[in-house]
Amino acid sequence: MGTITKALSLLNHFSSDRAEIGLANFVRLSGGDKATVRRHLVELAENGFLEQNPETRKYRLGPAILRLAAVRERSFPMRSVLGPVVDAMAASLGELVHAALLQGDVMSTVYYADPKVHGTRVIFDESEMLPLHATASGLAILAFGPEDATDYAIAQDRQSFAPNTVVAKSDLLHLVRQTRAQGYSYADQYFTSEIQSYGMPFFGLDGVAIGTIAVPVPKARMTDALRRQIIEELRRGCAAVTRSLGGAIPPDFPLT
Amino acid sequence: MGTITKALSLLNHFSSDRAEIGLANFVRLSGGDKATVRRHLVELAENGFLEQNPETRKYRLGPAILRLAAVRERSFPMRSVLGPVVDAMAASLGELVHAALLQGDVMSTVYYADPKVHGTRVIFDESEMLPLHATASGLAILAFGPEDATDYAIAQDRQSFAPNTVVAKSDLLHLVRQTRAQGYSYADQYFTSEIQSYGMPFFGLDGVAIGTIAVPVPKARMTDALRRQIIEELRRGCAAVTRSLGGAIPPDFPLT
DNA sequence: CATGGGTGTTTCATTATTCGATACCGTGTG
DNA sequence: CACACGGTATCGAATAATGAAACACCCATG
Repeated sequence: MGTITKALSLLNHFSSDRAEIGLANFVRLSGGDKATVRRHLVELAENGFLEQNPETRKYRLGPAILRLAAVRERSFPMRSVLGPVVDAMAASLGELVHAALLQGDVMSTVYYADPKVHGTRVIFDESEMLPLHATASGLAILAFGPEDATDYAIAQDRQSFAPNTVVAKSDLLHLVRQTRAQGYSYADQYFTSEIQSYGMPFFGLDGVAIGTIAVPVPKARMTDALRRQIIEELRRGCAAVTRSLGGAIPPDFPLT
Repeated sequence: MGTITKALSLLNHFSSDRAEIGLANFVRLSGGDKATVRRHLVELAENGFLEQNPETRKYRLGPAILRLAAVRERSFPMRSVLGPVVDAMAASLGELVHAALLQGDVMSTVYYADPKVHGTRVIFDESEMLPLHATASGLAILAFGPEDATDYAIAQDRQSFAPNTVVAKSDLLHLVRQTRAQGYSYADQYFTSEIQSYGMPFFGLDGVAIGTIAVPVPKARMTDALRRQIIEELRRGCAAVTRSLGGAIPPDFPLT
């Protein structure tokens, strides 16, 4: 693993409930040497990717990230395209809706909306990277995304997260085929107990899926009516996003 | 310069009008070796900080940046605090307003609003890093920000950007003192010809300036009335931002 | 006031990585 | 065809990263 990767990986330890991380904590989380970790932290901070809370001396994500995100968003408006669509879907369904992009061999959440209308809610950590084999989002990408991502996910050893996580290669391939045929993915407690999810991809210029929208719902609340409604919303939402991004829905995609 | 810094510096070559950069271009821009630059690009891409346009094979900023920005914004809402304030100021003034954070020894733009009401407008590149000695934002930070940033900017060799850029140490110190006394900074064609700017800091918990709001105006349009209006808007805006961030206006700050 | 936890800093020799030059392949374009 | 570009591979030399260890500091807590 190169130095750059080691340093950048440190940034991945941040999440919503872990907004500031101290040195000792970083050492624990990353398993690296104290001096080395600190050198990396300092260098990241020098480049504005981290900054130190002057009070506690803990580290938090820095302003450079905001600037870069703004630059990307300007030339490649992704959040601003996904935001309204996801918001509308969440409002209409009354369920949490999230959008993620393929990033290497995991999914990275870009936006989500939680309508907060129910007592029991899906707990969702936007900073968590979603594995391809164990989430509705991931399955949708495996079915319609770039081949190399699929190959990799198939070849790799797969971790089990919840009672029903699919680990066996043959089962996973079956799931992917099924998703390809349906046009949407379904994950029944693959990643989180008591949660069922539906996912659907949206596409880039070349008709390859670049991201997904997914709706996770507590199992107890899932009904046939909701299921139908979710799939319909996903269809509309993903079509809208694909269109806004100038993408192309591939001819073999089963839903309009 | 460490490997991490070299790699991260590559990201700074992106800007609004340079959203995608190919390998050869990167080599030219960074002045590094082709093989090395590519290794860095690949490693950045592996971590989601870059992604490749599948068509042109050029690189663009990747989705990881969006995710990290979202994480930071969630725990540390800066853009969402600055956004409404800056928008309101821009609407009220009819001039471009931008907010920037201190990042090391430069200012990094976080948000800006351009009301687009006039024929002649300030051309503003949000991805550009603003030098401390030659911008209204920078002067405001030098006057009220952390000491080490000031020391560094004073000690360093200063580049000249426009006819009036202040380069001499004594002149700069004088400007800083003046800014400290007034509570706002004024830059008459220090960074860009024909542009005059007013800037004011907002403060963090410890009463040290962490960022600025600034209003650049074409010289031809500047009047006494506008000047007064700008300063008043800055005062209100910066106070609001400081308050929202839980910051403290230091006792020696000359404006309420 | 000693203790322990935390952070931050420095040193140093060893090792592993990175570096950069060069050359080469394939592709698309003028 | 010549040219620019992206991508690859190799290889010795130079550089940078590494990890261990010791120390300073702060602030809680006992």
